[in-house]
Amino acid sequence: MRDANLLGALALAMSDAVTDAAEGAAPEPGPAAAALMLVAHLPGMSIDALRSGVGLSHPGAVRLVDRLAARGLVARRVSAEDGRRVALHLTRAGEAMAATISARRLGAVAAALDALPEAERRAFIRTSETLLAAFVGGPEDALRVCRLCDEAVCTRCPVDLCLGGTGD
Amino acid sequence: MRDANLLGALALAMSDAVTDAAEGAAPEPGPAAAALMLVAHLPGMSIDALRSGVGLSHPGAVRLVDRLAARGLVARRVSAEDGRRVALHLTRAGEAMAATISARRLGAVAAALDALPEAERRAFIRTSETLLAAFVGGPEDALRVCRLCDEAVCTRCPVDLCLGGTGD
DNA sequence: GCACAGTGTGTGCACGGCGCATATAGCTTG
DNA sequence: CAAGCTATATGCGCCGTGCACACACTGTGC
Repeated sequence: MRDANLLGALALAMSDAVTDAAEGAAPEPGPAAAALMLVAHLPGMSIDALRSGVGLSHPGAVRLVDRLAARGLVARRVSAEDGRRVALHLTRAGEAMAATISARRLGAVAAALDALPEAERRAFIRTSETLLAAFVGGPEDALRVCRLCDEAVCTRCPVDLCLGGTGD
Repeated sequence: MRDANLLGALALAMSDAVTDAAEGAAPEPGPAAAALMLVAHLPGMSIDALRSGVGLSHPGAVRLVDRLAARGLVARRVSAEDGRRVALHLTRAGEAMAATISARRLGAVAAALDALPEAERRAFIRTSETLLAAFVGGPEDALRVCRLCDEAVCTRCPVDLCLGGTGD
C-alpha cells in the first residue's frame, strides 16, 4: 500500500510538471498541447482520431481544431481516400510550437533523471518500460498515452511493442 | 532524451489512471477529489490552503467548497483562533467518499506494481523516492504533490523528509 | 442505378466551472 | 483608535464543453 501511494504521488508530481511545461508553450491551457503533438506525430489524422487521443467529445474536438486553425497552427485538408474525413496537418508555426512543447516537456523530466547514477537510471527505465506496457490495454489507449510524446526520440516504444508494432 | 520521453509517457499514463479512478468516485470531475483528500489529510485547514493544494483561484476554491458543502461532504466551521478563517472538516459522508477515492486510487497503481518481482519492485520504489524529492521545491509544492495521498499509508514520506519533517 | 444504413464532420443551444474585480469582516501594527 | 493587511465571500462575464441535431460522404443491398 505504501508503495502504491508513493508511486501515485510521483506520477502526479511528474505529470503536473510535464503538463505545466507543455501547456505553458501551447496557445491555450488544456488539450491544445496534446492535439498539436498528436498531429505532429500522425500528419493527416482525422478529427475522430484526435478526439480519442485528447479525451474530448466530438464537438469539443471540432471546436479545438477551429481554434488551432484560427491561430494558424493546424490546417484542415480534405482526405484523398475518404471525402468525409478531414486530414489534419501542422503549419510551419504549428511545427515550431510542437517542437517547443516537446523540448519543454523533455526538459521537465530530464533535470531530475540526469541526477541519478547511471546504473540506477538504467534499472529504473527498464522497470518503467514494463510498467508502461501494463497501462496499455488496447490500440485506443496508445493515442492517449502517447499524446505528448516526441516521435523523434521515441525509439523501441513499449506501447508500440505491446501492440505488436515495430517500436519506432 | 529517450529515457525522458519514456518516463514522461509513464507519468502521464499513471496519472491518467490515478486521476480517473479518483475522480470517478468523486461527486464531480476536476479538483473535487483532491479537495476531499486534502481536507481528510488536514482537518481544519483553511480555504486558502485548499486553494494552493488544488491549484484554483480564490473564488474557485470558495465555490468548490460551496458545492461540496451543499452535497453534505464538507462542513464549514469558524476557526477558534482566527475569526476570519474557515475551518474545513469532512462529514461522515465525506469521510466515506474520501476512503473510496483513496481505495480506487491505490488500486489503479497496485495492480501494475504487484506484477513486478520483489527485488525489482523494491529498487524501483527506492529510485522513485529520490525522484519524488526532486520534484518538491518548497512547502507550497507539498500540498499539490500530496493532494491525492492517503496519509494512512504514507509512512516515511519523502516529501515531508525533504522539507525537514518527520516523514509521517 | 437507387434507396438504405453507417460513418465522419459541423452547428445551435444551454450549462457550468472559472477568474477578475470588488466588497465585507476580522486581525495587527502604529 | 485609525490604517493596513489577511481571509472569505459575491456580482459579473467569459469560454470551453457536451447534448441533440443536421448535413455530407461512403459502402451495401436490391
